[in-house]
Order: sequence, then structure tokens, then C-alpha cells
Amino acid sequence: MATLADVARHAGVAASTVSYVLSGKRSVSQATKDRVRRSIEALNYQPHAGARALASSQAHVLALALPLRGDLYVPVMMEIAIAVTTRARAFGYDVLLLTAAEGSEGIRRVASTSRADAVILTDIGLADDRIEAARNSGVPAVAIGVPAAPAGLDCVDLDFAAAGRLCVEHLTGLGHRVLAFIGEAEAVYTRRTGFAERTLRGIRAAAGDVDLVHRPCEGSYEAVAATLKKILEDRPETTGLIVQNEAVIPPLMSLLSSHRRAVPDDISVVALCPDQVAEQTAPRLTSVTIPAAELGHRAVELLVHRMTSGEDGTEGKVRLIPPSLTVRGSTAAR
Amino acid sequence: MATLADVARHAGVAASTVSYVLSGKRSVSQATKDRVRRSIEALNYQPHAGARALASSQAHVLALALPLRGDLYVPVMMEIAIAVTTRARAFGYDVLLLTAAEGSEGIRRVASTSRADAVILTDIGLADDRIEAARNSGVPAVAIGVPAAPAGLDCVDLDFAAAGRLCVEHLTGLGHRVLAFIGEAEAVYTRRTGFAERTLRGIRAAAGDVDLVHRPCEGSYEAVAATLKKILEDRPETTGLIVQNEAVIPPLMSLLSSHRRAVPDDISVVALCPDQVAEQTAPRLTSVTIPAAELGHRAVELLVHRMTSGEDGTEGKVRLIPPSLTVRGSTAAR
DNA sequence: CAGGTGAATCGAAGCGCTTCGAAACACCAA
DNA sequence: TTGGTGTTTCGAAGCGCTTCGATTCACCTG
Repeated sequence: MATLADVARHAGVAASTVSYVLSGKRSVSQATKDRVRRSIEALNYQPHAGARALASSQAHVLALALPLRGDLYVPVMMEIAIAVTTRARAFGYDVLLLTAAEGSEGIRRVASTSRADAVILTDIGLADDRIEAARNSGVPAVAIGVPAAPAGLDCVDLDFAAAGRLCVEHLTGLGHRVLAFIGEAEAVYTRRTGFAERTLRGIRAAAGDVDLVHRPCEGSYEAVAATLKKILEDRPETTGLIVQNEAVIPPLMSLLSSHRRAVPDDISVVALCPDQVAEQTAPRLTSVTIPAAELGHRAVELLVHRMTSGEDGTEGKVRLIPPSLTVRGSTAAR
Repeated sequence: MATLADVARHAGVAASTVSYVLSGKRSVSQATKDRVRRSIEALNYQPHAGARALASSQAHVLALALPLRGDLYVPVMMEIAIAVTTRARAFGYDVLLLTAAEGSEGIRRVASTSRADAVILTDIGLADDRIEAARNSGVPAVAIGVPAAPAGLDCVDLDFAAAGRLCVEHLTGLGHRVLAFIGEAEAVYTRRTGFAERTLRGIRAAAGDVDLVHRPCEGSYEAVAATLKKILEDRPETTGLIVQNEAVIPPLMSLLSSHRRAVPDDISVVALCPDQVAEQTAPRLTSVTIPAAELGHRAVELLVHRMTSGEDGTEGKVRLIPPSLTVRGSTAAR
């Protein structure tokens, strides 16, 4: 494996000159640049990441902390991971995976060993000890999601309250007056996961005088069956359904047909889910998408900007992405 | 941030002694060990990853190359990623994510910059240029999946042929004589992805004299509807279904009931899918699981073993994990 | 008691890169 | 001609760790 010194020798220049050609931090004559570049080619030189990290105290690595619960929002998480990695690469960063199992310890570790220059947190609970760890780690951090106390930590997330509102408004706009919100599993609320509460708040606020019930629901077929049965028995005049837990969707659609409720003729369904999921049912679902890729991109951009601009930004700014609702085949006028 | 030298000074020993306490590569008296340990505690010392990588030419990082196609097998991939990361941590390694977008270039890059000490490839096509890249990268590599020419590359995978056989035998054992195999999307076969072909081969081999058709099928609701309709029209006496594409499962189950075929009374269904998916339908599916976590664990263990044992192992050994079928509620005697 | 043995520790030389100050040089204005 | 200015290049000093002799010292053997 060729080293910087090999390149320098081959090109007949000092090692520092090669370094400057590579980093562009000082001007180098065009002739020398060319010569060095040719030597790099010739020797197939690649700088040693560790050496670079040591000398520059920049690892050029971002750590991505995955969810605490592996079962949840899998497609969304995957999309975020891919988006983060892709965007990070565009800035010359690699992405290190941190698992749930390591928890806040992993964050401390990668930060204090300088393995990573910054941290991205996902699946934020309202009170999440990884947040404290990230804040004290000494490296920039951004959360995808919003904790109860975002102070000192930048956050990006979908504006779930607005998303909830949008769903309600879409349905009421179509004339629906009796709505049910099939939410996340009860556990998600008691864990006080931010997005679930915010969605609920947005929905309640927008409901105003229309009739709306909230029913938490697990992803299993039986749970969905029970929930739906109760909704239709208690309030048979329900014509609008809002669904947040994406695992609920497949059983829900099949159960609705066994209950002889046609979508959208008898009942309209709006989902909060990735487009991909919305397009896999028949009929395709009108939905507010979870902009997973955008969240990932924004998170990386925030971090890279903070690191390059030198601003230490203990801002704790929360950036909410406005939701957008796509009308598909599952909603119609009452 | 404290350095090794700080610790050495604090403990009143040479830097090398501290290093030996940490690595255990030379014997150090118990008294000195204790003193050094206390200093490490006192200064909250954490070794600098870059410096360590440079001096020891070991990054203690594994690269994990994600699938080329983001939409496929998402839960399986997620499980593999988490399993790989967890196991890697147990050996003191971190995991770097490589995306599809980077392709084989990413593999070359992490290897030649010494960012990673080894590579794990997922979602292997029969002819996959990442394989060549991994083989030439100079770092140990293992594939989760089996390419056409595994020479020089260790592989771990589920024994899909045996898995297919198992499904058929389970159904024929229950007396079913007319079977249909709803496979992966046509594209998966033309791309010549190994596991799909191997499954098909296993199924065909085991079918022997029983009547079996193979129907590739996409994950969309419409595609499943069309495929199922054709199967039931062409051969209404079909009583056994084997399903590989897990996206097919939710629509399939709901379509079967609209076709007035009760599972398992009228028709038995066996799936090749993660347990998690098999347990989310009603009735729960008899299935051969995809041992994602085990695959991830094995891959890491192989690599770590090869790196620590020093064997350069250009073996190209293929390790197939024997399948196991779990009987649940979706199959019954004819 | 000389010489050998093994355990514990030290010092120094790197690993491959970045970065800072200074040298070398050309060029122009005074 | 002198001095100043700006560009280009070099050399050396690290960055924080590992690792390889070499040294010291206590202890044992013949």
C-alpha cells in the first residue's frame, strides 16, 4: 500500500506538498498539482484513514444510533439509514452504526475515542438518556424526532401535529363528520414517544366540533380486529378513519372488506405512513408521508454545516418539516 | 481529553507500560496494573481510535454493504444489520455502513484507506461486481448469500434448497397433492439472485410426482390478485400454497378469504419468511424462517476468527444453515 | 560466588498524515 | 539597486498509540 511519502518521492516533491494538493488548503502551482496527481494515479495511492484522523483530529465519520426497539417502523428506519449514509458520503463522511443494545454508552464511546465526529439519534423518546449522553459527549448531535427537552440539541422531524391536522381537514373537507383515529400501540403513548402525542394533539385540535375517537392499537391481526369491531359497533356511522401504526394497515384493509365496508365508498381511510406502504394496498391509500429520506438528509446537512462553519451551535433548534398529503384512492366524499 | 501519556505520567510509569496494561500483550505486575487502572479511571481516559488504528494497523471496524435494492427484504436486512452490529461489538469492532449507491467502489475505498478491516456483503446476486471488489480488496470478506462463483469468498446463507424441500414435504406429508409456489417477482429470477433459484430447485426436486406450478409474483395487491386468480382458475383443486415473497403475504391472505378459501380448511399455506411476519397474520403462518440474526452473527464470527487466527483463508467455503419449519395455524391435513 | 533465567519496566522508533513557520524565488515599485 | 509583496515549496514537529529491543533487578543453580 503506497503512502503519502511514496507519492512525494515519486513526484519529486515534499510530503507536505502532496498533502496540500490533496486538501487544497494552500495554493500549489498547476504544474506540481498535475505531477502529484499523476503519481497518485500511478501508485494508486489512498490516504490512510487512521493517520488522517490522528493528524487532523477529524475522523470523517458520523455515528447513527438506531432505534431502541427493532420491530418498529422498520421501513422508515431503513430509509433513514440509507439517506443518512448517502448524504454523508456526499460530504466525505462514512456512517457508523450504533445499536439499541449499546444505548447511551455507545454514544459516549464513539465520541470520546474520536471514532465519530458527530452523532445522529433516531427514534427519540420524550425522555431518552441518549440525549443527555449526546449533549455531554462533546460532539455535535442531531435528533431525528423531538424529545421533551430539546435544549442544546438540534432536532429535525415531521410536523406530526400539522400532519394530524391535515388528515382531519382532508376528511372533514370531504364531508365526513364521524371519525376514528387508530393510533400507535398503547405502549408507544405510555413511553411518551413524542411523535405519537403530537399527532394526537394535532388531530384533536383540528377535530373541533366533529365527532372523533382515538383508539390505540397494536399491529397484530387480532388487535386490529378487536379495535375495528369496537369502533364499528360503538359508532356504526363512522365514515372516516385515520391510521398511524403502519403495521395495522394490511389487516385493517382486509377486515374492512369482511365487515362489508367498501373503501372509499362506505368509509374513507387516511394513513400516516411511507408512500411505499400506501401504494401497496388496494385501493391505494390517501396518506401523509413520513419523509424519511428528507429527515436523514437534513440531519446530515445540519451536522456537516455545523462542523464546517465552526459554529458550535448549542442552539437546540427544532426544525419541523411541513407535512404533505397525497390523495389516492382510499378517500371520497361522504 | 486525556491521552496515554497523561495516564502514564499520572501513574508514574512509561507510556508503553500503560499500553501493555490495556492490551495485555506483555505481563505487568499486579501492583502496576492497579495503579494504571486507577489513573485511567481518574482521568477518564479513552484511547484515540485513529491513533490506535495507525499504530496497530487495525481499525477495528467491519464494513457492512447493504442491498442494492432498498425495497427488498427490509425487515430481514434490518435484522441482519442489527445482528452484525451487536456481534461485532462483542468482539470490539464497530460497523460501517456501505450503501448500494457506492457499490463496489465503496468496498475498495474502505479497504484501501484502512477504514475497515473486513467486509460483509449482503443481498448477493449470482454475478455481483462487489464480490470481485471484495476479493481483490485485500481484506477478509464474507457474503451473506451465495454467488455463482464463490471461489475465494466465504459465504453463509440459509439452505434455501432444503427450505423449499421442507415446505413441499410438509404439505405432501399432510396429504396435499396439488401445490402452487408463489415465488419472488420475475425480476428476481432474471437477475439470477441465488436464493430464489435455489429455493425453486429444492421445491421442484422434492415435488417429484406431485402436481406443482411455479408462479413468480410481485408484491403489489393487483399482482397478487392476478396470480392467485390464475392459480385458482387453472387448477381449482389446488390445496397447498408455498409463498416466498413476503410482500405477497398480506394481500394473499385477504384475497384468499374473498375467494372463499378458508385457511387452513380449504387451502394450506406455507411461507418462507421471518417469524415476525409469519406471526402477524390470522391464522399465523406455518413457515420456514429466514434466520437473519444467525446469518449476521455467523458472518461476523467467521471474519473475526479469520482475522485473529491469522489464517488467510482464501477458502471460499459455503456454509449453509439448515432450515427449520415451524408449524403454525395455516396448514392442515387435506 | 559467577553466571544464567525470567519477570517487569523503560525508552525510542515508528505508523502515515497535517500543519506551521520559514526558505526560496520571482516580480514590481521606489 | 534595494526592499517589499506574494506565490510556491520545503522541513520538521507533532497527533496518540504500539511494539521492539534493551535494561534492571531478583532469584536460582551449579
